Amino acid sequence: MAMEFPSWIAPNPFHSTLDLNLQLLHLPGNSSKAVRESDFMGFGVSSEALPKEENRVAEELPFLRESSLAEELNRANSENKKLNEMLVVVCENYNVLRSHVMEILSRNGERESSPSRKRKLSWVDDGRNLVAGASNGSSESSSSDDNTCRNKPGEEIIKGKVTKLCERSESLDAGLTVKDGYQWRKYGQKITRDNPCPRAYFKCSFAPTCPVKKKVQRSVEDPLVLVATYEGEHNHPKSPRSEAAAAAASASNSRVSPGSAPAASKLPSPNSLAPPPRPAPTRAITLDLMKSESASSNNKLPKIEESQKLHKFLVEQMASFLTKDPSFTAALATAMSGKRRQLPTEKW
DNA sequence: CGGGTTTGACCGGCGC
DNA sequence: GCGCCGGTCAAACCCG
Repeated sequence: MAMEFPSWIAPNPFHSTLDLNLQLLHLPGNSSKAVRESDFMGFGVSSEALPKEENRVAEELPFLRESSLAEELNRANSENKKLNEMLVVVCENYNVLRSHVMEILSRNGERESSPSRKRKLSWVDDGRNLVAGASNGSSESSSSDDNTCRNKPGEEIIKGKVTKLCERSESLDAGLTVKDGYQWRKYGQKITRDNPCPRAYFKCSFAPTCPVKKKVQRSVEDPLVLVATYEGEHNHPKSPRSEAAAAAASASNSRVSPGSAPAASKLPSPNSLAPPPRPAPTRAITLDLMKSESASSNNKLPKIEESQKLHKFLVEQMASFLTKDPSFTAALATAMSGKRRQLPTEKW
């Protein structure tokens, strides 16, 4: 059973919980019966389903081991069944939580949408991105682009041929360059009505016939957040040097754990053909797709504090939602106790 | 010298 | 029809 949680919910408590619970299928023989029973509280796992003292003794004696194997197998199957039920519960909780978060986000989006008149509707109509730590603030100045930046940093949603990408720049001096693996030529810059920050217009310069255009503008709410809007599809592979720069920038800045998805994999490229990297260009602007939270911690701007407050609010909502659920708290206790048992130096 | 950037002018869509 | 405004053009400028 494969569970996929959206990566914009961070930190994601379910992954670790489930991983740890699955490790209970291979319970070590030296764990105490009391701990094991408490591990499964709330999920209806009786003490009969858990190894008893005599069984553990039997495991250590070879002539008794064979007779207890079938019993152990049955027990494992029983635990498997319980874990499956637990997964269902967690899935349901996740769905409820997700709908709750979506409701909150949609309410915020409605409140912040620009009342200005509509212009060309052929442009973006529904790019929803979220930047963690700056979740809902980055409305574009153009009313056609006034959808908020609601995905996790670096994640883009393609609808038609229009892609929106939110990135957090290192500083306000970093310019309007978004390293996305392609080579762009700036052909215009304009200060738009609803945003004091100028919007830069780029064309793909790697291939003369490439029709892709890009607009980059800083968010009104969070000036550190760059909102890049891509139009069209590249008809060529990525520029090697730009891609190398993008990879270098994300590698040098990202504080993502090794298990997390690399920032470079969230590039907005419709084409994923990737030539081998070459040295970075001289004017590389370092951007980080994944560390919005850490970046915002260094930011003193009031608007970013608002974003942080919203982010905190969302996290608290999630936390309260989860802590009210006895199934989740029991699962969490299970995970924690299972994790502790894994540590060889600790005595339990 | 070639390629990229800047910036003011121009164009065209849209609302009133 | 007029004015606003986003998008684009292109000449001047900059830089390696």
